Amino acid sequence: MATIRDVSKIAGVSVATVSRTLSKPDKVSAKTRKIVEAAIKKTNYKPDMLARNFRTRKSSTIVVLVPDIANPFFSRVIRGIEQTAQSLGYAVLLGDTQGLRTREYTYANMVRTSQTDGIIQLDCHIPFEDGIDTSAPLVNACDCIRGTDIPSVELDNVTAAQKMTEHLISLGHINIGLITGPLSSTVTKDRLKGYKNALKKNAIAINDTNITVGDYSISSGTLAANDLFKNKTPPSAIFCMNDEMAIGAIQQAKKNGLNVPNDISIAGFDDISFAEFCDPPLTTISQPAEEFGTKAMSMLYDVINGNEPENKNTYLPFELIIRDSTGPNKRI
Amino acid sequence: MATIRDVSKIAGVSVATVSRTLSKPDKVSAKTRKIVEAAIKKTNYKPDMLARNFRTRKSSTIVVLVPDIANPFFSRVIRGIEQTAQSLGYAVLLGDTQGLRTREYTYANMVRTSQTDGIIQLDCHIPFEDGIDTSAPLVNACDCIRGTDIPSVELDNVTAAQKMTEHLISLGHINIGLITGPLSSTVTKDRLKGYKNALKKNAIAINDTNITVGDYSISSGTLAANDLFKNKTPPSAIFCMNDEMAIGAIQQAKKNGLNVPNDISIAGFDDISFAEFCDPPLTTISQPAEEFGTKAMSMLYDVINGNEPENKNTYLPFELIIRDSTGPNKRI
DNA sequence: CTGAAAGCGCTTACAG
DNA sequence: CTGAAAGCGCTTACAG
Repeated sequence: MATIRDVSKIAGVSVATVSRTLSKPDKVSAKTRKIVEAAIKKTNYKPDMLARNFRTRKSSTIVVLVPDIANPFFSRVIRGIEQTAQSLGYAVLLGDTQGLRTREYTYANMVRTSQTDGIIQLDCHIPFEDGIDTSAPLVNACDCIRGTDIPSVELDNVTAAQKMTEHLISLGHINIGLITGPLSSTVTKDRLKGYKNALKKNAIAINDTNITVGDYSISSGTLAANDLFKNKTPPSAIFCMNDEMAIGAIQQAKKNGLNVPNDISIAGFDDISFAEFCDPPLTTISQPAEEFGTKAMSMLYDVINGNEPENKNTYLPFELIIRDSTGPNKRI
Repeated sequence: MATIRDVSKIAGVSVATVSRTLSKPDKVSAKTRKIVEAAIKKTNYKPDMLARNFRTRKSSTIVVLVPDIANPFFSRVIRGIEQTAQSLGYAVLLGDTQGLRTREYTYANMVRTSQTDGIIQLDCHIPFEDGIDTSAPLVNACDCIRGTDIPSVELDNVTAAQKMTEHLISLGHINIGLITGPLSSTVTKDRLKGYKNALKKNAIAINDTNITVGDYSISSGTLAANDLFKNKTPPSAIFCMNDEMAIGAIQQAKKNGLNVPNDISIAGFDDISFAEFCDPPLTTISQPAEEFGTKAMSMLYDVINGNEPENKNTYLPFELIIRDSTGPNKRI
């Protein structure tokens, strides 16, 4: 591989001039520029990024901390991150943490060894062992840490869950089951709050046996739904905190001989691409997944460059998508 | 951030000794080592990877070229890559190409600027504008380029598709529709060959109107299925080259008032996590998605280190998964 | 086992 | 507008 030295010799100029031709061409005379460009072409010179990055003290790389890359919602978020990163001149390093703190720490530490210029955290933890590190550019997206001033991009999950619960109430449901995610998650907490808000607002008592805990996997949805069906008075509707669990719950309902939505209404959250193709098509909340990524990346870009992001806490819009998995309560 | 210089001053040794303590501790006396380690702890020194990578001329990073990160099969492959990469000391850069050659070139070029040590290509193109580059460590996985000696890890798609077609034939189907992927893909070509092999073997004429082209998306499955249903004698079974298209085809069948599998059998390929939860659950071919990734990464590791991989062309096992979307031909 | 020194390939004040 | 020079933070022969 040709180096800047080779080019400078062939062009008969200094390495500084070659460097300038590449990075600030307007600081080089047209004549010199042409000579240098010809030499670059001739040698097929490509600047060594390892050297450039080392010299400029930045990696032009960011790392994204994601609990599970194979989750269809997160993979869309990452697609958004990648697109914006690319257009801003950043490469994106994949930090699939499997939800493990140690792996989060490993990846987040890369910012301290200059391997990466910033971090996008998609989970609600501070990714450092020793607490928040104000010198590490960090943006939080999707599931966000509360009570810090880390820039974030998220959904108003309280309102969204409330809207969904109200949708069920408007269909005549009073006895509404809930399948949550892990209770440590901010997203789960907020959606739980929204569910309770809706019940309170409609003077419906909160029944703890109606609330079951899942882990956002399909199989946890079937398990939790089965628990719900065993209640003395089983719910006539179930709100699941994501679509995967709703798919699991629908399967369990069918297995128990229940028709969805005639015997039981089931709703999800996320509007993953399969939601529309479930049987019956799933009522859910759609989230602009890619936009979480694009927005988080452009915020991180600001943070890296020492600019305060415009909206430190950005809320993205959601939409209630009513399909066929929810219907009127016919048990009344 | 503390540098190696700071540590060496505090420890009262040369920077070379600090460096050795970190990389070849057995070449340092126990006594010195302890002093140095104390100084490292005291200063909270972490080696600057940008400097180390520059100096050692390797980035300890690989890039994965993927047509679409949001595809559930690819995202599992990437999970496998990431796991093995991590354990081998490599970081993985995400090259979401959207199937665009220019983006492939951009990412693959990173190996020429030392930004990356190797490439895993999940699509069947040579990722360089100017043809194959023997100096660039490259491994091909999933959809592989033919007629080169690029190390590859793939499925025997011919046999797998043949098995699936034979399964349909064994159920009494003669008039079997096919929904393919883009014809430029090696995977598509191989599965098409397997389909034809099975028909020939059973002395069933190949009917070109039974073969429709999709693009591996759900919506292309609905479209292609609809075309098939318009045939003079519509097929009694449809083999779709992936699960997404099968899901689309099932939806279209239902829309047309057909019962799956009583009126029409529909089969997919991949066994994505939703296949089992379709209505009816999908008959499909399961592939060890993560293993494509782990295997490809360990092969790339060999290539990077100048070792010939053990099996230059690795074939992974598949399994025919019979669920409820395929059944006996009742039109006979 | 340890240190002094060279050097990886760039960029960027600085001087002219 | 251009060049000489310093230096980014490491690693690694080389010599002792």
